[in-house]
Amino acid sequence: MPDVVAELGGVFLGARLRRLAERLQADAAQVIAEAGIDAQPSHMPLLAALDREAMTVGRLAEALGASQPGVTRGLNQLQASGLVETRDGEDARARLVALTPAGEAAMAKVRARVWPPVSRAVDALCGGDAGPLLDRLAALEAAMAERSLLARVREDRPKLAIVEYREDLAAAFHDINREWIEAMFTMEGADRDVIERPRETILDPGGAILFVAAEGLGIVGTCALRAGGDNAFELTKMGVLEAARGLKAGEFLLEAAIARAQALGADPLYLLTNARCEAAIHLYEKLGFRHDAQIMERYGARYERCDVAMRFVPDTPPRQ
Amino acid sequence: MPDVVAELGGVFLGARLRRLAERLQADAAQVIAEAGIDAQPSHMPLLAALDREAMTVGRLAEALGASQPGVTRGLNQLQASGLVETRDGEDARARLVALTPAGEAAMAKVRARVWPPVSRAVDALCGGDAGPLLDRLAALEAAMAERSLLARVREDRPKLAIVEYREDLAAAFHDINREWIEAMFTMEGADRDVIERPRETILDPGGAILFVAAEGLGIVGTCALRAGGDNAFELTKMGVLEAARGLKAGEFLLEAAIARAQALGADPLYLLTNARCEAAIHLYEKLGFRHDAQIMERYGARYERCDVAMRFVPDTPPRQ
DNA sequence: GCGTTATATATAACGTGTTATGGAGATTCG
DNA sequence: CGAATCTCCATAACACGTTATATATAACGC
Repeated sequence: MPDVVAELGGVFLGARLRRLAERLQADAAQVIAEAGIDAQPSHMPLLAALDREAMTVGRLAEALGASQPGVTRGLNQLQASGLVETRDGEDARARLVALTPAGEAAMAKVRARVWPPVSRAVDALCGGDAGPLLDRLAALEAAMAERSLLARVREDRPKLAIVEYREDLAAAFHDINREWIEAMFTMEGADRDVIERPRETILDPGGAILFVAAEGLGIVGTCALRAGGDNAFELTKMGVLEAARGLKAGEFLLEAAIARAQALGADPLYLLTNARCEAAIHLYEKLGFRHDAQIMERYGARYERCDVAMRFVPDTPPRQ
Repeated sequence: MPDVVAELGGVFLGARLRRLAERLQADAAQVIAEAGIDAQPSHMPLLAALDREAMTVGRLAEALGASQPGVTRGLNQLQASGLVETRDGEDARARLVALTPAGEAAMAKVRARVWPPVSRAVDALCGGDAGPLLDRLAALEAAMAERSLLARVREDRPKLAIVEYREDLAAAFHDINREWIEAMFTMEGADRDVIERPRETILDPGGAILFVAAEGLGIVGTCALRAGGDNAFELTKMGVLEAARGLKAGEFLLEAAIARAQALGADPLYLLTNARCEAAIHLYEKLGFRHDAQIMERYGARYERCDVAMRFVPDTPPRQ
């Protein structure tokens, strides 16, 4: 059985580090116990820091890069074991903690009987010298401190690209539209006609079909411009795969579709939809579509589900 | 405030990896939530594995390198969220788990909206490419699988060396002996006389003082050979720092002391001690000392605490 | 000088991993 | 074929980290 966590690489870096840490610390706990020290691996950083100087809880948390409640708990355990003691300081809010003589003796054991062999073993596990690995970890920590993973992900938008209709994308056109139509409504005859025969229903009459592709994901959305007899064009069959929502692919696609419609001399450019499609309507409004009673009157009967009709008004796009 | 965990390097590798993992996964949890997925970061490996094929609990644990109870819990949570379901298999003991349609939809989102940006962010955090770090982690995992940290530490004995008496080691001779004498008994006048004036009491009369040094730790033990008037030599003032017990330094030192005594023509080589020093007496027996009533009779009065007298019998060392 | 705000710590709740152990169904062996 | 054993999973208990929040003391400002 392959190692799924290792296979997926960078995505599971966190899980992998945790797994490794768990294994290392399980062994460390044993080493500590065999050295005759009554403490857990998680206590070692606390003891090591206090071995330098007495500190308050807050300063310990800062020095160890750990949370304050975590430090508090560790110190309580060590106090129960008699390895640390709380001293009175100037500030009655603060708890100044120091090693007891027993704590110092424990640290002497740690320095003599735990750290040297563990350090040698870790070096050996890293192929002779842990330095390079530690350097990489330090660089990773520094990069995270500068800008967190979360911040980087939030600012990361996959690159989007518009793709023209090709015959090999007919299936994508069908599947993407079927997904949203079946999820929100039920397929009408008019729908089936279009998504199964796009060439005959859209392209041959002078319309267009566009796709949006996201980097690494392939085609994630599509929309069609359907020519009327006059210069009227209907924006229709616009959908983005449910899994790819949130990438701004819809906005990118709609902008391209509007530009294409204008290039085709569309007048009016309109669309018919249903009030349940709140997110889509919000997007239409954002890019310049306006609710329009005339459109509803003239074309609204085309779909059973139609209760919203909009017309593109190029002059007043309230782009935020 | 410096980072204590980072400063101590390889010794705290486990703590450091855990800290990093914690930070990474906290961000990952946020990313997952923002993608609209109802799952925890720890669930991702489970979902990813099940996305390949339905599996039993045991096989999942193996594939993920995790414990079986951990997998069971994760699956129960995912089942409660409706992302996985239990199917019936041939073996009624086994629980065959598979993604539900909701689970597959969640995985589609994960593949589209979580993995790509996270992967890019991790690469960026690693300075452009996470590969080298992942390679090092893989090597570390492989080395641990081959021989664990614990096994390496257990087999690792620091190198020991015998050091002859020098005037600058007088303090070490004093401190090491004071530690054990005060810990086990109370200092007698005869003790103080020897440990404070080793040149006059031991060396000038024709005796010897040896030290044992451990790699990286410096002097950790000492012992003296005290010449009588005849060829008799008393092995005395033998001690190893409490913090350095367990390194076999005492055995190493005692072997050297016996060899030195024989080189000096010691006959008899004897020692006086107390039954409370069980560990020491065990060591003396191991290296060839035998309880001896004549020695007790002749020299036993020298120390208040003496109730054990032993004589080295070179022919019958029952070295295990 | 007193009320407000800031700071330091404690507590509670929970996420994620572990080991130890028990119970039910499969398997094996006399 | 039945008893012992093995295998698979569930449960309990605990280690270790977090965030959110409460409480007590300092410090500040009118």
